[in-house]
Amino acid sequence: MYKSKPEVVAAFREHGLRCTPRRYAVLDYLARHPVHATADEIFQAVNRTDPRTSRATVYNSLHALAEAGLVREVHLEGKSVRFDAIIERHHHFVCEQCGSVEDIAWFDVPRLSRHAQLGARLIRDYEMILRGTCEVCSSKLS
Amino acid sequence: MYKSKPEVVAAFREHGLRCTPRRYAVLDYLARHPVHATADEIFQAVNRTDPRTSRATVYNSLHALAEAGLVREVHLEGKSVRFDAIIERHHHFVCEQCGSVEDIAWFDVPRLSRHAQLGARLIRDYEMILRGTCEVCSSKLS
DNA sequence: TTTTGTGCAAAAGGTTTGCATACGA
DNA sequence: TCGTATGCAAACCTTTTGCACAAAA
Repeated sequence: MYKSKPEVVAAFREHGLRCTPRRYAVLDYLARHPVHATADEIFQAVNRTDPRTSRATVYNSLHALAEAGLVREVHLEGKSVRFDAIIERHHHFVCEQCGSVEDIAWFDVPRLSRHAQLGARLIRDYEMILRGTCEVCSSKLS
Repeated sequence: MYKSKPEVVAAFREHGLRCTPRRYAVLDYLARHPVHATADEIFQAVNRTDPRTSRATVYNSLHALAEAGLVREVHLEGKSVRFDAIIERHHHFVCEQCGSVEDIAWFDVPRLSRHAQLGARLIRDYEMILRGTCEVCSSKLS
């Protein structure tokens, strides 16, 4: 969810991260555009606002944010990694028509739970990937 | 599951694909090594057997096989796409220690089904990604 | 014979790295 | 001030492409 600037600064601190303008811009963009942007989309947006911003810094910021747990990497079809500022547990939906990715509110899979075992494996977490046709695309089809 | 050569040839035919030695080698490698190899790992293996094999052909073969539905792309953490010769529905488990990927036998998520609706979205299919510690790594930890 | 697959090498696209400089705490 | 973030450019790695040649149907 979207956090106020002081909250974000506090979150940075908590994770031993300096709150720099670029990092803030990256996180802010992600929080305000929950569409699972790629690094390049984030770079384009942040660079538009502050043209001095470089690609490398966007990548650095994303890694720092990810390591601090303020942002999540999302690996799905397509060549580039996507990023998500929503770090609470949730599932993902991928539209096979337009490629958009949406968050799906969390629901438990009864058979599983965190810290469950599956065979000799230890489950730390799980998520679902749903694929199909998004609202916009299904309205276009009809 | 592993198919005999005539079965594979038939499967190729069915999808309008010529059965060439490279394609066969790629599919055969994947079927015999169900560890979700990357294109490069497949290239290394196939090239070891037949040193004339090029990277480009491995990529071409993988795309042809994927398009024909004989192979699946698996997108997970890491820079490269992984491939899976098991095309039946199943889930995936990723070991956060060693990065290995294992198939998990299919089970339904009661709340969902193919062709279900979730909001205004049409679900065509779904899968689970489980993350944790694999058998080998958890035995090393204890 | 005709169509399509293959190898090679070069290019592309996304991401990482090295280094000098600028900036936050 | 000190340590680290930043910009730039070059490097890297995976994947794609163009083209001449070879092989499958």
